[in-house]
Amino acid sequence: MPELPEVETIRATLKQAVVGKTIARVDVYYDKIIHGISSKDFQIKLVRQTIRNLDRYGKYLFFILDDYTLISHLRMEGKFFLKSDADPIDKHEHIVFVFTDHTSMRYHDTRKFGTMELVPAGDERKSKSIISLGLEPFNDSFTIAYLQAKIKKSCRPIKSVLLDQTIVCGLGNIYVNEILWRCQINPEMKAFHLTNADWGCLIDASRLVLKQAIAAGGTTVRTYYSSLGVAGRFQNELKVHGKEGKPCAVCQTLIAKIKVGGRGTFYCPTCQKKRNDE
DNA sequence: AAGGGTGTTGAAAG
DNA sequence: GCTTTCAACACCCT
Repeated sequence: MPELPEVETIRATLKQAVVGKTIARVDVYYDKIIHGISSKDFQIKLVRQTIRNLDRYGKYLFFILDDYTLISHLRMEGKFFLKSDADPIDKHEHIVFVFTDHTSMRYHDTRKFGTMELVPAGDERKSKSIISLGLEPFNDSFTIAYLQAKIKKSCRPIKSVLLDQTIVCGLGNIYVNEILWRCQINPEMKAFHLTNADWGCLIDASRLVLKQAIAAGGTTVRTYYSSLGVAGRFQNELKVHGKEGKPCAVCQTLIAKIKVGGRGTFYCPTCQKKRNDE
């Protein structure tokens, strides 16, 4: 489900609710979520650990514990809910963290794509999944030069490049569709055909769109709700994502939907024309 | 009513 | 290497 703004919203809301709580027990109902160690080790190591903080990098959540960091990725539909430990277990609740105060934090994931891993405290940036990630758009080092060095002469469509987490981390399908529309760049344009002005626009638009989406509590288009069950509001600001057949906000041309790199892609055929004879 | 689609990502294949 | 395709899974829409 979530991209950077949704994960950030979850981080901020969940933090209020769970920091200071101590894990009494972990119940695992579907162990393929847990990567790197056995679910038994996972359960043993987490007992008596207190949640000290919640952090985030890209779309990854970090639960900072006493001796470990729990790295969680929600993939398409992962969610955390807080319930009493006495509440019945939902069909899609796969990992239940029972706290000493008899509340529980439940990892709910309809499609079971999400992942969790446990690393020693302070080692989260050394984890295999984190180490390969590119910069977040907010990083001062996220520049035209950085992007051009990363893509070199790549013929890949710009949309696929922006979705590649090893190049820039945190963007997903919704926000990439929106960012390309704002910069009037066709999603299928080969990355090496982009001008410096294009790259500069993409950097600025990435920062702006993510910032606005965070301020709006994320985007709820299908199933995303923040952990307290609150819907985001950025769906009201979307210009192209999910708008197939609706008029473009700038030129009234009907928004088109195509597939790029296997992902549904929305764009305005007038505002986002191909260039360089593509 | 089967098949295609879904805020993702990595492994495999070419 | 680099790039594309597909699988992991459940559910919702035609």
